[in-house]
Amino acid sequence: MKWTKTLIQTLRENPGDAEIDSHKLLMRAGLARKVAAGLYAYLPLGMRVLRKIQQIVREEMDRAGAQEIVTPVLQPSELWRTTGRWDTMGPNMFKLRDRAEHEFALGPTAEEVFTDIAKGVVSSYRQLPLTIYQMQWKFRDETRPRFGLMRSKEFLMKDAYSFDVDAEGADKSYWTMYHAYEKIFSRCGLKAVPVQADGGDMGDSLTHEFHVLADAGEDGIAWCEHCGYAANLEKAERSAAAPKAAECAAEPAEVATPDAKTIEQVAKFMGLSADAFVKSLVYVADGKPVMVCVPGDRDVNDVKLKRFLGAKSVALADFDTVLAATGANAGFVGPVKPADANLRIVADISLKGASGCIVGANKDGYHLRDVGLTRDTKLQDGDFADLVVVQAGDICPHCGRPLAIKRGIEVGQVFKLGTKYTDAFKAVYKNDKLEEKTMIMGCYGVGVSRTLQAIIEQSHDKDGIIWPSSVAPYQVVVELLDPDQPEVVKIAEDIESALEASGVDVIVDDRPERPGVKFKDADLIGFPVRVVVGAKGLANGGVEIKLRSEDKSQARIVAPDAAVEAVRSIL
RNA sequence: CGGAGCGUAGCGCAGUCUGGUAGCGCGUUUGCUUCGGGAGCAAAAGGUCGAGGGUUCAAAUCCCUCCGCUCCGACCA
Repeated sequence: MKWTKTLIQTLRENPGDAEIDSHKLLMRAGLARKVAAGLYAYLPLGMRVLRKIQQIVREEMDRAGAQEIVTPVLQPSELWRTTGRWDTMGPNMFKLRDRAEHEFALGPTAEEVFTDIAKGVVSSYRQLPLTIYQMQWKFRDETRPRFGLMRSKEFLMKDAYSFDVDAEGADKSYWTMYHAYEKIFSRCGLKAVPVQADGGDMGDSLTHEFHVLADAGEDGIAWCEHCGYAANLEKAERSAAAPKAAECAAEPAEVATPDAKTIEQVAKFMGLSADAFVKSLVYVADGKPVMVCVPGDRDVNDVKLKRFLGAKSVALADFDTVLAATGANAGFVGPVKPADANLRIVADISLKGASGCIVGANKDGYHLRDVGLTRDTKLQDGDFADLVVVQAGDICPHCGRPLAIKRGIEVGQVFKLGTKYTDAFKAVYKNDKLEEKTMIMGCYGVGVSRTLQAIIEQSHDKDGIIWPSSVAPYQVVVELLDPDQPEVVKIAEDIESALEASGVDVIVDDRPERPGVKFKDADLIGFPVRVVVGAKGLANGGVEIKLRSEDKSQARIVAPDAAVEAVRSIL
């Protein structure tokens, strides 16, 4: 392929609205253009990468025994009402009507559609296990799209769904996909790590997310260097340190703390550090207020709280609810004698037996000191649980060493769904005794377009992208430095056709540009291998071969007729 | 959805406070000279200054309304 015949437009400057390196490079290298917030067009170079990633995903899905189908983007509301998700997905789902006023969704995912298909297609245990997948554009009405393809309103996702006769089979399907995902990301040149995640509405279901570790990642991951424990912060657990047992007077005493509402303000006011305080927050769980107490330097983990309370939903209470429950405004509430004597109070496990604490007095402008948490409140042993977000330095629940917190980009997830969807759809099969049994399901997603950008995020330098050969838009760029000299052109074209004949993607930069411009563009776009063909080089012994990932001083000079073999040995 | 900021040529920006009829860099086109790490000179094309309304002799600039975009937060099967 000749550069002058392709649509490649690089930008010398960073686009003003890009924040992270991969987003800037995505635009500068001419891979994609923004159409609107969270909506992108893929230009030829980006399209080539996207197709290569898709191909890898397909090959590994097929190898794992999954079969590709495709289902409509436009999904009828009835399917979503069957599981109740028409309402519970809320505003995240794009909804629309046709001229007959029938309601549809632009598919944000496809559990319902696939379950419905499986129900219609499968009738006997002989047809199971079955794993089917598609590569389809998904739509989510993100409140805040950002970072280019990382979080967009429309994105390409591979979603697979497995159907099994029993838990054992479902388990096997799950791990088959898990291992397929390891291969997919490794073939994409990505270092993606599986981390434990929260099962969300599915209860304690087994699920892993595959993350590319990167500072620009949106998700926090608790990470143990020692034993390999890795968990999404929503899920991450910790071994609680010994409870705080400070000196404590016999009776709690009021302290006036006017205008000091946050822990930081009160701590500063009293000249103490934040961990001397107990932070008390009022939540509403399934409509009822609950007070949650955690150490002053900690944040409540809503997912853990929801699970501990057995609630369907939890959210911070509004100010009126706080006042009614405690008798004070937010900032001065505490677990000692709240206004509502029946208010449920729970506390983080690290506060069990704590004494000498400072808490809000449930009286505006005042805190209480010398509080013994179990002595002075109605907290019982059963009210304590691990309720906080894990921090760096917390104790690993497996090996007892300190945890680190890392950032990750979620590029895939594998999920055991159980029978949530198959129950709703009555998706059953007949076993060998002619009994009707519900299929056990799993779902497995790869964010294909997000993976594209994650690769850039993980593999770039100050000059541009460094594509892994497996997903590069072109594996080789031939820099034709003298396109006006027929004998030089001939050599470049011979190399081009020989490489193409052996199945290598090659582009010849035949633009009448100065060498510096061509080198800068090649580095920016990030072709893995560069072959420089120029009159000066030929006079000095041959063509130059260099890897994008290495310094230019490491370039090799080879005779023109040895170039093809040299390139193939590198790839 | 709360808070902050931005919208001027394909891209990046200045000009707005203090109103006087639009400018710089990159890119693009043409010519000449250059030519192994984003060349130089010369000429040229390209803008209803996000949209609508208002104030004024006069609005990119002041006022109002709307739209779009970005960041922080909330949210994220």
